[in-house]
Amino acid sequence: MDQAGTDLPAIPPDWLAPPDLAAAKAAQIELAARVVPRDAHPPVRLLGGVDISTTRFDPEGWVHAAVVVLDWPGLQVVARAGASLRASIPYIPGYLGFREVPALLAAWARLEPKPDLVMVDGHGVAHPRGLGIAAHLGVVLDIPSIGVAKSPLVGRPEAPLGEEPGAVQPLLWKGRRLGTVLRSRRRANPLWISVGHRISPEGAVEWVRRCLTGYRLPEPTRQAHLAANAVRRAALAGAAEPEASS
DNA sequence: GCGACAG
DNA sequence: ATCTTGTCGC
Repeated sequence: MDQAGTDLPAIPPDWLAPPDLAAAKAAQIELAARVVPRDAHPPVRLLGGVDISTTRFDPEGWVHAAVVVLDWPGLQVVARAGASLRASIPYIPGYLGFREVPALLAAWARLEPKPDLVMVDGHGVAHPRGLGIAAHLGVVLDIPSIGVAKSPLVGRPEAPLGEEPGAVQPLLWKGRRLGTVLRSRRRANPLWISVGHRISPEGAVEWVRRCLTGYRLPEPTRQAHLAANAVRRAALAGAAEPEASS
């Protein structure tokens, strides 16, 4: 078996590193068809969070990825893993997965134990072709995932979002519901939540709410962001001073 | 044709 | 995404 508990065909190399945007678009459509928007995940004992960090004007295009594991319901970090790879493409709205997934896969391979459900910094199916990075990563690894974005890509709240923490509004796009907009904290911009893979729309929102600890971002994604920054700093320090360990 | 546009 | 410390306001 080449994927974690799957009997689906393997992911063709061209789907991970398409030769051009037209091929990338076709790959997204194929991968999006594999998204399972239902609660098809094991009991959650360990939650995961993933994020990437980059350097402002880095001509080399390095992508520093981090994956963290938190226990549930404690929400304490119990494991972290990171990896730095050069991006194959620049940031292009709608094609984030092709830029960040490779580095995330490298970090994922080093992670132990593996979490039961992962929260990704970015959209799930709330994407033009239904394959935001959370769905992309989820399908490629065939793992349960949730998209937790900090700003919209497509669509808008059905109605003005309430100011109170916990307020929600359906995320609508072209007459379809793609996810939920959630006010996670007072006076903070909302979170854009959508299904990644192997989770229901309701489950996605419920898990994010359960992981809120007073900050704007749910703990898994918040910790992943901190971890990704640490990976970047470590990589920069390592590049400046080749060997420096005793 | 024009504007929008995750990280 | 990232540049950047303190600071003003709820």
